[in-house]
Amino acid sequence: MTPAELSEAVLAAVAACLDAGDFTGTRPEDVVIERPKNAEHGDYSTNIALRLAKPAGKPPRDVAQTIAIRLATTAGIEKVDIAGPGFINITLAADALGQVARTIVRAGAAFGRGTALAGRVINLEFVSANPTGPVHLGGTRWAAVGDSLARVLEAQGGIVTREYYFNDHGAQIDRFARSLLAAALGEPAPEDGYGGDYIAEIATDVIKLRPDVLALPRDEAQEVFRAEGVELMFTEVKQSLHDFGVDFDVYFHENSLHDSGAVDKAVEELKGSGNLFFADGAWWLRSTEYGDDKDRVVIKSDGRPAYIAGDLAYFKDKRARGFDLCIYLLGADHHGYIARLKAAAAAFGDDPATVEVLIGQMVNLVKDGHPVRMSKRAGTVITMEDLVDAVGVDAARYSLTRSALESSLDVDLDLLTKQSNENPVYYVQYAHARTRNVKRNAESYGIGVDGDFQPELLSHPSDAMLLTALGEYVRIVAAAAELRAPHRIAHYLESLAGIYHRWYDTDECRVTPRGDAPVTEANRARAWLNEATSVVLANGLALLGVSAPDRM
RNA sequence: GCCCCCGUAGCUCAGGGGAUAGAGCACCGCCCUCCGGAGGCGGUGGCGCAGGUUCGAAUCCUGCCGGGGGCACCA
Repeated sequence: MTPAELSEAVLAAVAACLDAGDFTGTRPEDVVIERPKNAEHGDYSTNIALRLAKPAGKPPRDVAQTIAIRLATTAGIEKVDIAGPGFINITLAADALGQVARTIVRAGAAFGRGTALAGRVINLEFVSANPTGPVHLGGTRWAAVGDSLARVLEAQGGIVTREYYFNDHGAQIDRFARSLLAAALGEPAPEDGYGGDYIAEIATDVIKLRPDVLALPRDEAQEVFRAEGVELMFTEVKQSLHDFGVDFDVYFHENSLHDSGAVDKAVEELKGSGNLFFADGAWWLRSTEYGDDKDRVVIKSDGRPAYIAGDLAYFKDKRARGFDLCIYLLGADHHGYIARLKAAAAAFGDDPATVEVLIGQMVNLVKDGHPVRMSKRAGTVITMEDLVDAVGVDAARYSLTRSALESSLDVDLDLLTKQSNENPVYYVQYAHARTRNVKRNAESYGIGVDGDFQPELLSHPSDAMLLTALGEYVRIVAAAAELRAPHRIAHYLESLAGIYHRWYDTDECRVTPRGDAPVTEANRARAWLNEATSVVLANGLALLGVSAPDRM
């Protein structure tokens, strides 16, 4: 019996109570089934009686009692206890609980998928770093989290487009072009320009592509450096992301919106619909109506579009592509954009709820316990490639995805490198490798998961512990999707890995017999449980974009 | 000044109003007679402060203290 099935059973018991007039109230829409922290509290527990007590006008324990009586008759439920203020603690029969292993093994890679977002067409924009340099630590976090979130949303049936908005228009690109030209001419970097080693490298590469470039007049040369340099930078960024396991479906170029006239068109449309107003020689978007602290200029008084004009055209484009939901994953330094983006949606007649902005807090670089300001000039910028070179993709992605978006993250590269073996990812990966090793050993005894399975033989408390933990996975994935919180997967996996390691060390729960002992049906049943664990660990790691190794 | 996020174990972090607040790492003490010790068992150790809401608060609300990030006719 899975938690979902148990939830149905509890719901049915509650409904029966209400129908019979045991207590009054309305039927709850769902019942939360939890795994108690304390094993003495049964396999699963629910607080439904505590929630129903108030409308029922009865003490929670009395409500729990009436539900428990009906619940106790459900097939597969061995014991129902009332505890504490009114918790209903449920112990399942071993065969009913053991079925979970079969369910998981049969479902395989599909186990944990849900339908909460079935058919929803979602645009998830993340990273979107300026193409004026390599992706640094902050962008790397959004790459890891965003891709994992995309996987989690897909696991709930969402149709997700991973999108990267490429700001290849405007002043920072001018600075980038001037910086490249300066480097090529051996001049110092411009005052407001970029100065890292990568600038010189790209300048050299541009010259390789266009040997004639330095013979051109300065402004023409700068244009060549702009065009070729951006392209080279873009290729490099894409490659880094690919090596990191993150591939975007759409790389959207801001410049294309300006070139195609989409920006002008969007602005005209909004003028026509009265969503822009004219004041002080400029055209403004009334973003204050959506929580902004001031209205925003869309067309400057010199007649040129402000940055937000591109955003408006971009949103219009996304909208035309038919997304039900546009999610933006932005760094904390962009939190002021929320109101603007919502205002953009509203201006085009969309429900602002179709725009969802996730704000992730910053990544701080730390050395010897002290924060180090990342500065391109000081050479203290850590790029995605640096991180991957130092600890590898799995450890990098895991440690960046493991924390909630709302918490800022300290990364001490020395510590991370030195203690890379102590990264929790290895604890989880080792658990998976162990399941595979057990499987290999079992097969040499002729123990597989293709024959009979007798779930009632999974009768040890360690079996129950592992089975209930595995059953919870479905809820964890659903919650991670609903709350846009992929880090929950990581923490669940760490907990599952611990439970598995303990199960493995439980002498009574061996998959292969000790010494010359004969293979028993219990060994075979535990092979199913081992395989189920393997499946869940692999599925969970896949949602994080981390490999599930067969050996380590 | 205004807005957003955070403050939980020595460290990195979890904790969707529920039971005795957890994990990994670090530290101390154990477990190699058999599925890999990258493991297991035991121990040390914690919710910034003050109010409030609630049967019940780490969680929700208010204030304060501390840290981070924003507040352009820049992009």
